[in-house]
Amino acid sequence: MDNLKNKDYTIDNEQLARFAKAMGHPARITILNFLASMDSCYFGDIHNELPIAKATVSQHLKELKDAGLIQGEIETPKVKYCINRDNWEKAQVYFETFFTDCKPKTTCCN
Amino acid sequence: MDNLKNKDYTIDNEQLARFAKAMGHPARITILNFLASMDSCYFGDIHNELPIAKATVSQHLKELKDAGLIQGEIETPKVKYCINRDNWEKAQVYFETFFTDCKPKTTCCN
DNA sequence: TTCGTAGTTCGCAAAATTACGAACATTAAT
DNA sequence: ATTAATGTTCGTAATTTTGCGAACTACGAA
Repeated sequence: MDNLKNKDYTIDNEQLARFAKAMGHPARITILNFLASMDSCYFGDIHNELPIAKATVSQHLKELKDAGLIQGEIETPKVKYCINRDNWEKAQVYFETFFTDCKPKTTCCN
Repeated sequence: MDNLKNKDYTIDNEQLARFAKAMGHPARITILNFLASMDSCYFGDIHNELPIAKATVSQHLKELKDAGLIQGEIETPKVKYCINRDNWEKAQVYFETFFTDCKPKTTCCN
């Protein structure tokens, strides 16, 4: 008696939304830009680029890590952060596919 | 005596984050996918694709509209929604540029 | 005029996000 | 054993997001 229409979101849409959400804050975009442009990417360097408290920076880094876009490793006494290449490319493909496949039809409003 | 370091985010980073944030929910990704694939795109059709109440759908549509990714026009008694082509392409370029320019260096951790 | 259709807006609640300072953990140097 | 340096975690507060049902608006048809 499953009356409910099965209307869950697809895995792909969930994943793309997760990547997008992680990128949905200027501080996190700035972090990603910075990380991608740097060889050494310590917490302190990142903090220095941003107009926010270190606790907040730490939180943003955690979100990017949870989304899989970056990774961190301890390099005592510092913490070195980097882009996670595999997921970075995965994200790139997700966005590319999204924008490529989703060409608005010529018959649509505009 | 402006002691504050000027550490605001760039316009571009703000804009990319705004697009990303708008895409940061599976319902909104689903909506964008659907709109891009359809010729006719009425509110009711969109609502039908989603597992959420119409009030919530309306809210998501408003957010996409505020971000500039879609537009709506009244076609009494319905409302026809569409991708906003100009901003759609703009968003595409933003994401492309982001992922292209931000290639992680080979000297980085992974 | 009354009714039905199609959406939006309102009011509310629950949860998540953003932000901060203070406290804490870890390790190295004195 | 202290102290300093580097980040993380905790506790808290303010705001935003997500979601719903109910009420509302606008319009056309009966």
